[in-house]
Amino acid sequence: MSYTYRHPRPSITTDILIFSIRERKLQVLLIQRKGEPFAGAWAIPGGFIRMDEDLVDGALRELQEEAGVTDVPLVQFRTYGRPGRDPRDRVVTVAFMALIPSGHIVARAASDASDAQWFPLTDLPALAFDHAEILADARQRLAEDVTVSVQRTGRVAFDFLPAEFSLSQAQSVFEILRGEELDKRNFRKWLLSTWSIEETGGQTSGTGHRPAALYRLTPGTDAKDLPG
Amino acid sequence: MSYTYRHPRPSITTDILIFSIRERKLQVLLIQRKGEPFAGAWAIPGGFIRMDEDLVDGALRELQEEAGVTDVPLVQFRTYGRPGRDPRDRVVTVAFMALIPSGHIVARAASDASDAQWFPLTDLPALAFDHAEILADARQRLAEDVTVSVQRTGRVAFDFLPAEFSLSQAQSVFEILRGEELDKRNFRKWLLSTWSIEETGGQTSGTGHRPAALYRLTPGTDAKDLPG
DNA sequence: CCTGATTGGTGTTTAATATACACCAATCAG
DNA sequence: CTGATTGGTGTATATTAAACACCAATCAGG
Repeated sequence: MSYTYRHPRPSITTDILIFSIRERKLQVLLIQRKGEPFAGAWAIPGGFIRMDEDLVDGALRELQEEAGVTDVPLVQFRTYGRPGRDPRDRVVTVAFMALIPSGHIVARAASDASDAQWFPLTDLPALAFDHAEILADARQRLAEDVTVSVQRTGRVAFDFLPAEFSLSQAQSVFEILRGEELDKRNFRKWLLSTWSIEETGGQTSGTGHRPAALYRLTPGTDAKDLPG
Repeated sequence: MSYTYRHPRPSITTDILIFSIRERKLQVLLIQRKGEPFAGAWAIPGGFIRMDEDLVDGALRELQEEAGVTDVPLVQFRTYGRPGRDPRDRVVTVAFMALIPSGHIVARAASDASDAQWFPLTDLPALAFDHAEILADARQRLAEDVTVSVQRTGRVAFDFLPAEFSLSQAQSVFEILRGEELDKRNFRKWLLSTWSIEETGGQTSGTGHRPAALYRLTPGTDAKDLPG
């Protein structure tokens, strides 16, 4: 019984989709590739996994190496392994995504990429490999999580907000994700009654107008269980 | 610039979680392993991917080889790649799941497994590898899809029903997935108004009591879009 | 063929949740 | 001091969900 396998193996990479809301638009972080194939093309940041690291750790490492980004909570999203998706060789890629508050990330081109930049989903460049497909899938998954999950808007919306946020900030994020304007009073009533949110005591300042009270999401707002 | 990579590569497998409702319980299909490691232990069906097949095709092939199961709609679920999860070697596995109507599958132990059997989720055997973790994750995902998705019960419930079903059958499935009894009249009202369901004209027969009208889900009942 | 057992099928009333809608308050810039 | 800008609040109406009971159709068995 052979314990060491000699069968051919695909390579494994990770790809990481970082979404954020900037300038009131949903945007994604892309890098410009340095090496072949697709040198010079825009792509989702990512790269080969090492033998001794878990998938998510490889993704975090690549994110650091290519975009100078650290400290983002990654959620695994989907794995792509169609033969031919990489022109060099059989490559299976595990895609992760992260939803982050705006301003929390300063993306700079790091060693493995020649540039790193935010793109609104409405205005994307051509992408390397099957990255356009991956991005489209991620966008749809996000839409499902956001719009379908809790009848109106799911808790993923909070991932786009900083830990402490004003109700107006929250409303803005929910509006962008849902693509429609919401009534201020109804939104506040709904947010406070649905999501167990507490006032922090802090206020916004230096805004040029009346300051807003700050709130935070009390931890522990998750899915229910299935019997059996 | 090297186009052929000599770096070490993990092996890639697929694992397939087949859920069905049998005897009014949510059950999962497991196989008993023939080979090492974990020979004789129960496990989620699955196996190594080939170089020329897509991930889902490899999963379908393994399902056929190990459990004699064909023709199930697989949905990719999650990928597991923690170093050490397979005692032999670095193995990354892509997990799929399928939700199928009861009676639609006759599982028989096929060539690569010594047995294939349904287990209620309440009464699972010890599992090989990290399969208990994978199964727990799948169960939770299913719970989220079912319970959270549409405020009460999502369209995945229909995956457990045959193409034509009576309203009582539907109610039974929804009750099992939600773990609570539902009011017959309210359920029917809700089902018919929410899901665009049409009468087929057919009836159940040979049930020993009044026959029930048959319905089907009109195709096209999906998620909304995200702007931008 | 008559009876009982079993599941199929149907509306209305009440409670809960969601929606529509307008004004005063606090800060900052000039 | 004034105007511009965003923060903050309540009520009335419409929609959606929940509770609740009886007759109908088939089949099995006497």
